Amino acid sequence: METMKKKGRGKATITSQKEEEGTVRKGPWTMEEDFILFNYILNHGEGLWNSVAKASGLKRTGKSCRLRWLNYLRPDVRRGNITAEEQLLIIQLHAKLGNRWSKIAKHLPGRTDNEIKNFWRTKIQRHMKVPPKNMMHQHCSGNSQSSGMTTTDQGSSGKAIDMAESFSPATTTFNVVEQSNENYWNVEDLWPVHLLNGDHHVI
DNA sequence: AAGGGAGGCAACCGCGTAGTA
DNA sequence: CTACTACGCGGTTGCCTCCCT
Repeated sequence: METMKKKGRGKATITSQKEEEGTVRKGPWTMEEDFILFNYILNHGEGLWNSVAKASGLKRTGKSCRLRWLNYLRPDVRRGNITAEEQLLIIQLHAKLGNRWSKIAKHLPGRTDNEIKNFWRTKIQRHMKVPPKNMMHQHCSGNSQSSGMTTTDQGSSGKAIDMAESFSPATTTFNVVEQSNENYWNVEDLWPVHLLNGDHHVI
């Protein structure tokens, strides 16, 4: 079956032959797999992802199932069309929380950490990487306390911090990105409406 | 019209943490 | 207390699409 695709895909390390032998399947999810996972969770609920993976018959890891559900299949996931308000909120929260994407996501109902993370990297970080020249000067001249922004934890486990974080949203000339939602689809487009509205409650 | 590069995004990987035996 | 398991999170990768030349 064709892979559901709208835009890019993950690592395509599909093992077309080995998956027959019960090995773990990787790479993009197919509609069939989505359907199986979706129905399984409708009937059994979230959680116990390893069990989900096994019991549903999917040759996926529990991790993979969880990720797919959270980022894609969940009925309340909103995709695309990040509003100006949301963008502002993301910037403010990022200034406060740093790269705590899941925490930021909690303030944005329907948004996933993955989506916010991608949004930050692709839209916002890019703007920050090309700061105005005078800003660049400011930045390079050692402004460790740059405008009081704390980026609190600096990446929990000492992982690399993007230079972008040193730029204060307040001073960065950041253009709010306008996005059209025309090119996005919701899970409702994929699944029959009656499935979503039918004999289950929103999970 | 074709080719190449950049952008966008789904999905994997590795690590940290919480829960349980 | 220790070991093990499952889950959650952040970083990274790689494919597809779009856009520019």
